[in-house]
Amino acid sequence: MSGPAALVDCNNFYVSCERVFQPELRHKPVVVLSNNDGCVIARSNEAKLLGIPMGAPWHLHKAQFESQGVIVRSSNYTLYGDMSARVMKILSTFTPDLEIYSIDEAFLGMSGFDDRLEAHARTLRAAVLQWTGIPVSVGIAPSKTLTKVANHIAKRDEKHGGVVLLLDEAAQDQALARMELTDLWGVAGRLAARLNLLGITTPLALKQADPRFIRERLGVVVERLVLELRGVSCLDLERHTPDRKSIMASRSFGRPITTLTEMQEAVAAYTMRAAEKLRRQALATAHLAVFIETNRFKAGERQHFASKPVQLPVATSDSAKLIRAARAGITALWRPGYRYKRAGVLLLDLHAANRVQEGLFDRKDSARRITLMRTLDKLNQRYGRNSLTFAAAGHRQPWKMQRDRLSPCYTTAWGDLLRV
DNA sequence: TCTGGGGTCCTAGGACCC
DNA sequence: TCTGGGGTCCTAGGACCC
Repeated sequence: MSGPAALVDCNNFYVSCERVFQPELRHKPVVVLSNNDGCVIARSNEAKLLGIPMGAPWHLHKAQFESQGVIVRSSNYTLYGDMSARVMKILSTFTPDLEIYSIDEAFLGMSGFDDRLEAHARTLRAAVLQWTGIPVSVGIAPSKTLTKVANHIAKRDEKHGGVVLLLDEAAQDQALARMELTDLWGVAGRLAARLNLLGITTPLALKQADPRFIRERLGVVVERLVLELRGVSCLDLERHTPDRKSIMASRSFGRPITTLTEMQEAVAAYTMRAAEKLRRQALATAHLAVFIETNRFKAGERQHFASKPVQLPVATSDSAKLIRAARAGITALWRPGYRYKRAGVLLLDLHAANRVQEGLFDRKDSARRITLMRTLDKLNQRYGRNSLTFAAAGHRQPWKMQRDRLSPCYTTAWGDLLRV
């Protein structure tokens, strides 16, 4: 990446979208809830100040938060998608050098603006606010990772008016000294713990670490992070959105599902949605996987987490064909007597639809890996990492070892393994 | 007792992001 | 009774080939 970049990030995006159409929500603690009003997925600044954590299960905090005057909204993804498109369109009028990173964030190439960087950023911010009603923060720096740092500062400290530039090293170091490791883009709990073991406890210390040493111990990703913190740009702007590699549609049910008919209806609906996404991106799939899960939070109930890959003879985006395949998968997975809480469909082995029509596609096989990863994750959450590691001890691939006895799904056998 | 030296591809797993 | 829904990348090690 040549020249500085900007990260434009919408403030509390979902809450801000709701406020655009309900101005009475301004200056009040507001949260937006996930599907089925399950847990908190967005908070206004006022709600954050009340100590409402991200992801908080609503039913556990309902009484407390309502007594504090917290206003609740169910999520409306159609609205958020539409508002996002409007914001991005405005950004694209400021520069052709645009990477849409997520529903509420974009990186902008800023080379050529030189000493007008800050003025340009403020104009952009005002334009988005005026034309959409969405407040944004802008961070400008020599590398993407540092634009994240700058944005972090812009969001937290109002005195900057939503725009922060970190162009010289003194300013960068000062910012890094005031942050936690896990505030950095690319550092979560596991990595932070490993860094701590190496004696690296702050972002500034990480920046000052020897990149070769970091690469040896933690791999190329963290080495790049060190360089990015030093202002050496390693991550390019992705101007063209690459094709998706997988598409998922899944939902938790409002109440447990106990009949195969209901489950088939639900999965048919998810498959329709996934197929729509597929066609919108001009793709076709040659491999899908369905999965079903019981409620992992119910410790007393019998659990069943399972997935089933289904190969399609030809890559397709035809809803009817995909639904038939998904239905076959679900029927194979279904076990009577369980209370299912969630199901979904994953489309893999994606190809450009026009190449499929010409018969020019090569099959890939990645479904098993991804679906097993998902179930492994669930088991980790349910049983705790240590118990699973214990079960796996002595054999790297416990499910392979047990494969002959696993029927019809691997994961239940893992559960059995864990109970041994 | 000793047990090649390369290369590629794939799978499984770990970690992270919004 | 009630606990979200999506995604990506990197790497070690095994399978297989010559």
